[in-house]
Amino acid sequence: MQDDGARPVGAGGTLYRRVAADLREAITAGSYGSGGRLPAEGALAKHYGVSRGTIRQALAVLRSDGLVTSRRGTRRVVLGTARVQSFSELLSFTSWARSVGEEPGGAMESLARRPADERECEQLRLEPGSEVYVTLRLRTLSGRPVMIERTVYPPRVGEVVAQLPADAVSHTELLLEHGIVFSDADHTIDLVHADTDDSRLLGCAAGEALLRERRRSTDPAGVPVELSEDRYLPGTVAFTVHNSLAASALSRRHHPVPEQHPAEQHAADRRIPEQHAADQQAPGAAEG
Amino acid sequence: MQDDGARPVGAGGTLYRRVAADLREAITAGSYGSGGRLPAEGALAKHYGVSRGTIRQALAVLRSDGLVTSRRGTRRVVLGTARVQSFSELLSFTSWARSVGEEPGGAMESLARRPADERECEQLRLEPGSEVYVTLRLRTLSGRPVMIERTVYPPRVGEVVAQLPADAVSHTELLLEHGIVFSDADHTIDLVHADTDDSRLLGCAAGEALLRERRRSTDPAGVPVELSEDRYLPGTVAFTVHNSLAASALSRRHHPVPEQHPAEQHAADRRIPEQHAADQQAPGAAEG
DNA sequence: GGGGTCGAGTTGTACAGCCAACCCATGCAC
DNA sequence: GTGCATGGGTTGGCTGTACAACTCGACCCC
Repeated sequence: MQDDGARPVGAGGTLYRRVAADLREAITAGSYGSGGRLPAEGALAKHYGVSRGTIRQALAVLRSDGLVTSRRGTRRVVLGTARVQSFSELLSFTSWARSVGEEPGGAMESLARRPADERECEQLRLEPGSEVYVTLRLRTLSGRPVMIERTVYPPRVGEVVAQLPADAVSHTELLLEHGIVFSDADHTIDLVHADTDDSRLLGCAAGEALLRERRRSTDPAGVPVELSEDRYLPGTVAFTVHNSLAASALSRRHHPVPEQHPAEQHAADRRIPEQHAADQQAPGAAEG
Repeated sequence: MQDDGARPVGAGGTLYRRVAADLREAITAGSYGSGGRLPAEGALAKHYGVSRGTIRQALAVLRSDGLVTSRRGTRRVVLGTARVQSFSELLSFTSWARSVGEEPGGAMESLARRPADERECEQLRLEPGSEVYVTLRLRTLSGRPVMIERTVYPPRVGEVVAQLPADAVSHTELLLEHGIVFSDADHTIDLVHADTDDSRLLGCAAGEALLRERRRSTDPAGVPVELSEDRYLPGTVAFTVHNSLAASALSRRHHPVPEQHPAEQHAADRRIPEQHAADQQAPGAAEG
């Protein structure tokens, strides 16, 4: 319809994505205010010259990002004007570091090949007895140690990782160039106490509390590509998430979670001072 | 078509929701295996006797829950058979505790009314100088102290909270009975050290690390209903989230919370030419 | 002023169809 | 065997239509 410069420019692939990007820009710029109402679907459809279905697809993206509400009978309302980070900024330390204006670094401390244990076979969907590649890396922000990353790769991926230079900053990006794509990930966030490796590399006291993120990532075909455990120094990161009645992805888990009844081991582990130390050099990931 | 008992029964509201529930049940029961392929959309449509569009809506739900992949050219693949918890199990301590088979408890330690500070006014979208209700509660799991909850309510909600008995277990459920619905929430997870209140109530050492979740919740109309900060003893909970290239909600934040630039209103002319020009006030971003 | 009714406006649900893009197994050429 | 082309199967994207369910302000009655 009207070609007055409000066209879904951007050349970003599909129609609904361009519309979504355009609306997101307007929202984060504050054009509708916080708590303000968006135009009706019909009005947007006419404005962009597309069908209402396409507009609805675009708005579904914004809703799932937590930018707008959505309910029957009334126009959509702007929930917040916060910038929403992309999938890669969550998955890749490098990509995230750059997005906050810091210079990411990574130093490979060790790389080994060994037989996978039972849990790793299940999580990475490998035959029992398969080998895996295990890495330990120190990640830095503008030279400052910030995080310890322990990753387990299946052979297909590990063989590529083993070829990378020891000071490679972004494994994710380099793997992408080898055709290994990260598409989905499950994350589990909790608190853990520093073991001797942690304290040595991060320069903190042994037993000091760290923020832990365990992750299991898959490629677009649903094939697992990594199992990772990241431990952050306190005060360096916070994880944020939006959820809603419409579509929720986050959940809270009881900690003594896998197997056994929750009734068993209460008082025993309530106040773990600095155990957890040597119990796993293998990253545990979400869900068992 | 065939009425052979594979009909989307369940009486759970809309068609696509019933289909989604039916498929979810089949997946978590392992009917397709982990890594197995789902039937084609067309086959499912014929099976359930609905249109392909409805099937796609149902599958979109499962995809956003992280149960299945989705890409052009090939059938959907089962990602995992993990149970996905509901929105309320994340939002409400009580609802979560019950879902893991423990008995939740809550004891109001203090309730006060005081003027809101600047940040609270912005976050709760209140006029400067408005009053807020502030609560401090100790939450328990089967009698064991687990979490400290500090919540700030706007007057509309606080007036109701102030009427609740001091030993009420679930504020969320009681508020629901008063017509106050929680629909969307932003969560930020990081690590914090126990202050004197924390150590006294939780029975831990002062300065011990706790897992912190800060939350801002809104009702279906996008109006803020609470601002909360929960501090968990280590080893009691873990937060899990799924994200994907398709739709991501989680992100990672640099901690020295970049005190954001006051959003400039330049782009106000990006607005779609529409009515309602006078209804926006606070351009303040929704950040916590 | 208080309270209820009504209706225009808006989003949700469901249907149908068409084509493009893509994956992958098959089979053929070399 | 290896590599490449082909083609069927499958999902993604977009359009159009129709109706249901819901919100909310305007309006009327008392």
